[in-house]
Amino acid sequence: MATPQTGAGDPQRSLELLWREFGPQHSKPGPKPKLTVERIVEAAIAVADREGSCFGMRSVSAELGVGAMTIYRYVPGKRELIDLMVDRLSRIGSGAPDLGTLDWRDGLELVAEGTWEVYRDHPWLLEINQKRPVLGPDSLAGYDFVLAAFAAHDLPDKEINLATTAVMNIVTGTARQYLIRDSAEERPETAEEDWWRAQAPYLEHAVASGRYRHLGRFSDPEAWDLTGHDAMRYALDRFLDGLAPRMEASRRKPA
Amino acid sequence: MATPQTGAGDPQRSLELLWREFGPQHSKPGPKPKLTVERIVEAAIAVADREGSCFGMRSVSAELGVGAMTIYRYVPGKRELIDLMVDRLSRIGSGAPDLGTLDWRDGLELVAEGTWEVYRDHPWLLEINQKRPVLGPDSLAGYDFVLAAFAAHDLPDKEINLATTAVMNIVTGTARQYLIRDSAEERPETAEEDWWRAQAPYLEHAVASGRYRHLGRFSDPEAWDLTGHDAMRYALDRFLDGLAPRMEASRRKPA
DNA sequence: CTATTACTGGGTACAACGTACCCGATTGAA
DNA sequence: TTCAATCGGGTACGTTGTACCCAGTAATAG
Repeated sequence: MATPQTGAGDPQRSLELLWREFGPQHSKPGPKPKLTVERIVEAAIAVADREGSCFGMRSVSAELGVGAMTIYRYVPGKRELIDLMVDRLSRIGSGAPDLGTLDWRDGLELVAEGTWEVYRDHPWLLEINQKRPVLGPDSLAGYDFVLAAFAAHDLPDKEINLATTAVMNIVTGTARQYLIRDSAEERPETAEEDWWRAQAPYLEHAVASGRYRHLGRFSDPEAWDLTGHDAMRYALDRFLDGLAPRMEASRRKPA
Repeated sequence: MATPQTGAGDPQRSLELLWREFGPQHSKPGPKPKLTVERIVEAAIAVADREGSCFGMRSVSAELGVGAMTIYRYVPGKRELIDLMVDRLSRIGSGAPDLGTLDWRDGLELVAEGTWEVYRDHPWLLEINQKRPVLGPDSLAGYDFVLAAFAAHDLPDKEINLATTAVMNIVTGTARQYLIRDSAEERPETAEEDWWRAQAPYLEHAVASGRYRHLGRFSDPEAWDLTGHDAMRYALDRFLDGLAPRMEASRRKPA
């Protein structure tokens, strides 16, 4: 029943942890730490993949085989841990080619598909309510990666920002509608059937009442038979169609 | 810390409540109910507007001036209550003109703007994790309302579905990025400043390191100065630009 | 070497949450 | 009038995040 909010707690603490490898590392008294922040983040992602976004801190502790409160020695709280998990999964495009070598459209499609795959593999990401995005090394690298798609053009900075934001929000918005429902569910296919079976009588009654005129004209039963990926691609493709003239007009001339 | 999930609990119960006015109403023994489902949903929305999506059932009870458990006589649980709240706020376009009298593009823009306003007034809606949408009378009416925009065209049913889904997801995706952060916050403007002040040194250090080549070229400081509404309109406008040729090609000829 | 001191992991405990359950009061139907 | 179903309210339980305390450990100062 619990899904967390993040980015609101203490951004300062999250930031210190996100950029921790850039800080000083002097030796200190006391026992050697048994864990590392990396291991905790990795374990938490594994638990969230299994249990969904409502994973508990006690599950993370159990996954690591330590006491319930031990991980609090490394991470100030759950919100900050989620900030770390989100940044960790923003490592898209690390294996992909440099977008500078691709056409702008192929590049943006690659970014969208890559992001879609991250959401498909970790649907609980879509249930995280980020108040403000906490920018870590990996999310910053991801953003830098996208910007390469615009390198050969002279689009104004503001419009570059608008366009990349749009692509990300199209992917995220569609993913939220289609991918959340499969997260942490025992039998997704039967759940889908049950759901339709429950709705059907009410829908038929409603349409038969004549109060919904346009819905009744929706005859093709295959109209509803579309995947989340189809929906994402349609929105993305039309958006890129609309962006194309502006990109072509701003193509940088070779000097 | 708690944001609920919905659509997963018992859809059957939610549906019975959503379509309750269409069911039989026979008199039964026992005292007259003090409350109605409508009043509870209305009160819950008021509480959520004030406290955010992490509102508690006890707050709803207090808002109505009844005992903590009383509302459970009317609503089986929190998840089902949220289903009712979501459907209640799907009453868009009730005061708007019939989309059949408008151009398709004006119609879709109207729907997008109306949805945006609902999210602006009730940002907690964006934090609700709907597993599957539970279709009630109001959300069905909203969908029927959108379909009117395609009445004068011969677009295939499947593509109508794809296009409307795309518009809704563009609005929802952008709203989620920009509107959640202001939900249930004491001082949104100072929070924004604090957040940037916390990030700035890390960002500067990162950019100065040269690891993020394209980010460094982002010179115009105004590039980041955009509102959520700007971002939504840009994504929507480019999408509609891309949809336009297909809509024009499918315009129904007068017989 | 010893004493100091910071830091470790583990355990207990608390407040807030959703809600199962029980109870006395109330009211329509037989 | 009697019966039974339903009402509002109160108590209590399990689960959550996490504040706090404690005993053990290891680097450093003398």
